Amino acid sequence: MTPAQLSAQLLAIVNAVLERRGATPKTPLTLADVELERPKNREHGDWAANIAMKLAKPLGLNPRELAADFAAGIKAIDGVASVDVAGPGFINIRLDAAAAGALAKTIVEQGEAFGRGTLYDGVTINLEFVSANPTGPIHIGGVRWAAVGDSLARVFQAQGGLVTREYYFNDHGAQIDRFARSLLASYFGEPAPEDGYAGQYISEIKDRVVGAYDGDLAALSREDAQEVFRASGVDFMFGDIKQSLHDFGVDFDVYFHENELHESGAVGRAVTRLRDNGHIFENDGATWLRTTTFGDDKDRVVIKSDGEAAYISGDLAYYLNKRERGFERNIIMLGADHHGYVRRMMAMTSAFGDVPGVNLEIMIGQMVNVMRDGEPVRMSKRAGTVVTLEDLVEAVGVDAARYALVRSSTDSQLDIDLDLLVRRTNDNPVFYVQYAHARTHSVGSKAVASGVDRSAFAPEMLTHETENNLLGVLGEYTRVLVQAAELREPHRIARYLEELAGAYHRWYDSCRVTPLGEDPVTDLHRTRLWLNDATGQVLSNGLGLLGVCAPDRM
RNA sequence: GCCCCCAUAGCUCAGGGGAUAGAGCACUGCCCUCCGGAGGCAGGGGCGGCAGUUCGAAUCUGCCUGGGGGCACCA
Repeated sequence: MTPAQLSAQLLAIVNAVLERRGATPKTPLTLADVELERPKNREHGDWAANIAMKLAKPLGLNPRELAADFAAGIKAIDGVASVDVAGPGFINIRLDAAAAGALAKTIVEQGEAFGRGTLYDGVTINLEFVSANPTGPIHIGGVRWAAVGDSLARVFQAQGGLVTREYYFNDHGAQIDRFARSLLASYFGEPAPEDGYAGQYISEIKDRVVGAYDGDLAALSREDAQEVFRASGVDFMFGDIKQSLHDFGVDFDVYFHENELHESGAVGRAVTRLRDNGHIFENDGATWLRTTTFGDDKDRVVIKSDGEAAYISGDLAYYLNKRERGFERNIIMLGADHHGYVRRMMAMTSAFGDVPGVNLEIMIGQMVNVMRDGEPVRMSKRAGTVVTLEDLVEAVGVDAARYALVRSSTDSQLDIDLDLLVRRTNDNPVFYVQYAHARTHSVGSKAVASGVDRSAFAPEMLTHETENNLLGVLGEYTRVLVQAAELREPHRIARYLEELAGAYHRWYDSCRVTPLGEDPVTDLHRTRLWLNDATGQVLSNGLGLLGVCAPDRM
């Protein structure tokens, strides 16, 4: 029995008891209200319900009495071994081994599909992340969003979401000009411009541009040469970025060019739409969007008094474009240095008549500090001291890098010590989880070689303490995925997998799948093989959502 | 001045109101007669401060302190 099935039955019992008592909650109870939790202290049972305590106060009832009423109903559920009321009104439920163990077979039978849900069934989701300017190699700060964003996309897909991974390619701004001038300066052997970029990569890109140009660069005017460096340099840089992201396991469905918005007249259409909605006004020769109507600190200039489009106009047009492409939910992942955008973007959403937080959602993630021997590494594109995605992957490998970046909340700043990761790879818990998976595979093959197979399944025999615990952890997987999706927090999956790996290792330590010596193969061994394989399946499914390999051997 | 994020073990971080606050790494001591010791067991050590809400607060609210980031007709 899965916790979800138990919850559903609990809900029916609670409703029946309340009706009998003539007590009606203000709003009908849902499955979420009767969600079970796994007690930290396993002596409290397999699952605990706090619904009696939640309901007692608003209904003016005694929590323990209420709990006792619920408990009587729960006792009658098939597969429940015992029910106790404890403390202020906890209902502690213990399943019998057969009901708990049945989960192992469910998991094996569902295989890769186990854990999937329907939270976002058929919902079109546009997930925009990374979107680094092609003025240099992608640095480690952007890599955090690559790892988290890609994982989140997988998590949404596992909930039925129709996800598009999108990269907003800013090829319109002044930064691109600075990039071009930096290349040009390198070509002429001049120092990098004051506001430009330096570093080895500039010289390398310059060489590639020169090599690819089938004409005489030297014969061009400085302006024309700069244009060659701009167009060709951006192409090379962008190609490099795509490649390194691909090598990192992240592939985007759409690379959207900002230029397209300006050249297609999309900006004008967006402004017209907003004007029709009554949110545009003119002042000091500029065109403004009245974002203060929707809670922004100040109104925003959309078209500058010189007639040029302000930066936000691209965002307006881009948002409208996404909506016109049919995306119901648009999520943008940005770094903490962009949090100031959130209010104006939400105001803009409202101005279009959409719902902020639903049609547009902006996730702000905190910065990654790269440390070296305990000291922060100062990164500057200008100085060329950037720690890149390639550097990170080269140092620790894709799996360790992705795992390290995805295992903590994006609300927290993250310190990554490169030397630590290189020196002691065990520092990264990814190996703990991967090792557990490799072990399930090894144990499984060894068992099969010894004549153990899955021809019998006797879950009532899974009575060992560590088996009960392992089954309990396996039972949480589905809910963890829903939480990760709802909260946009894939790190929960990583933490869960670490817990599962621990539960597995402890089980392995005390329960054999393969008979000892000349002992005969029994149904207990066969049943344990199901449990072993179920664990391997969940570890594999979970790692897959993080974009990390689940190796059969290490 | 205003806005966002953070403060939990020696270090890096989990803990979306619940019972005795966890993991990895580091440290100490145990466990190899057979399924992978990249493992298991045991131990030390922690919620920045003050109020409030609640039967119950690491979690919610306010204030304070400390750290990071941001507040353009720049992009």
